[in-house]
Amino acid sequence: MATRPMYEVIRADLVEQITTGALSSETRLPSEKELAEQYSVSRMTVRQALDALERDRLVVRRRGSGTFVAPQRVRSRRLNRLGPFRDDVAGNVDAVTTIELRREVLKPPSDIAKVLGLGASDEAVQLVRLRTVDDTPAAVQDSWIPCAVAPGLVRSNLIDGSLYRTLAERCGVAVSWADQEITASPATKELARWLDVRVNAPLIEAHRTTHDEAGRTVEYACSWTRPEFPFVVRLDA
Amino acid sequence: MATRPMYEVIRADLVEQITTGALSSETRLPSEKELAEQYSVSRMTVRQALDALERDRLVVRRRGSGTFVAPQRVRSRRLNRLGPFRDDVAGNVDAVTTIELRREVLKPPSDIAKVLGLGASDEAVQLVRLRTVDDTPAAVQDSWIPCAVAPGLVRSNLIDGSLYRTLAERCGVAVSWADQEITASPATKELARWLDVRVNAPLIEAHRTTHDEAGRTVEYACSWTRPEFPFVVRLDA
DNA sequence: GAGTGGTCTAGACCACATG
DNA sequence: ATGTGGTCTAGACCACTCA
Repeated sequence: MATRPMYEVIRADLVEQITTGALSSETRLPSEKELAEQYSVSRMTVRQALDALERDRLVVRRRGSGTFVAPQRVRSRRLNRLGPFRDDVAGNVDAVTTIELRREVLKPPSDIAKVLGLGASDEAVQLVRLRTVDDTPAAVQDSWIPCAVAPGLVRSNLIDGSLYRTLAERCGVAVSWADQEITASPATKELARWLDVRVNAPLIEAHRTTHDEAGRTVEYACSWTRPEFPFVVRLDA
Repeated sequence: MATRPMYEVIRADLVEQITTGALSSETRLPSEKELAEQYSVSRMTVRQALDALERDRLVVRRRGSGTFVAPQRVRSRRLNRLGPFRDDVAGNVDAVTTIELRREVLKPPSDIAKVLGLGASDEAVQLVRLRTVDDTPAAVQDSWIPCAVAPGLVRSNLIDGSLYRTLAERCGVAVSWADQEITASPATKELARWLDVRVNAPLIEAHRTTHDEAGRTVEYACSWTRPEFPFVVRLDA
């Protein structure tokens, strides 16, 4: 049986009530004690669910007072997510396409080899893609994946254009998190042609190091994104 | 007495052991049961500490196997932090200075008023600062803070050039988190002069909405940063 | 003073990894 | 078979908020 932990069930239940508006902004949730009774679990289990909601900013806890649904403008899908390119684009878009510009196996330049933790003779797959959103070219992504991580990748068709889905479903590699450096750079002649902008037009340049659950580096990627498609991140104190 | 919770004590203790190398990369930590005995607490308390370390990627847990110190390259100070500008700059720099370009009270433009949740007649403090790092101009920050949030701000000298420290220590406002949109834009003539770059040179443009613990919006800020000072963020699956 | 969330206990059973 | 982390219990005391 696909028995999820109770705190996940409670969490999902509360998320639904909040997003559908059954529990509206600023209203108080039942107390932890009451929720424990409602779901027939102990209070510690309820707290596991509420901890997750608090981390996602769906609720605000006030000691001595209660747990409240966060203000409307403050709630949103979880941010800082590593996911399919489609999810990186702010707002809802349906028409995301992928054009593969290049895929081959080669020895990466030494700086990239170092980031990937590869020896001098280890090879990697280079995958360059152009992503478009609603027929507008949005980003060029240049990814390097060690062959040792995903041996079959160079021969796999990308599922839905998504590298991460392909790694997960065809190569058994689950990407888990990444560090990303974001800066700005002028479009080169080549990028300008792909992205349909003028040479030297400002682009969002990002360098990403992607890891699996154990901390192994599974990808290094550079991307250049048109400024109409900003990156959204959440920061904590 | 400044009695911190035990899980904070344990967490700080383990962080120290990891960062000093007393517990080196890839080594196994004592099991949760052993840690509970060492610190004379229950296992649930140990788990609260380990949960935090796992969130910060300092350790990796493997069910059935143990909890391990994360690989070296994967550890770093916590990212996605909202903090003094000094902390936003990658690497260690000492010489951060602040030049105040403008500070005044006025009715914000309607789009900013909307973000701040202000009515048509509510006023805000506009604060424009130039930040330099090691004598290099690094960023221009244009912040708007509702007068209702920080009535005394317009007359307060900034503590150490830091708006957030000033809000905390002089106005009793603790900023807690922010959403930030990051894109790229060409330097205007004015920005080019302040940041010592050519007109139309690419800059990192960010729009930040800052909140306190209760979710109240306490600041809206736009910033333009030279590309030598990239933003670093961490993403999760 | 009554109710809330924050911390903590001393157990328990389970799924999973390893020898 | 043993030990690990994942989940959960049924309590407890505390600090805090609010009526």
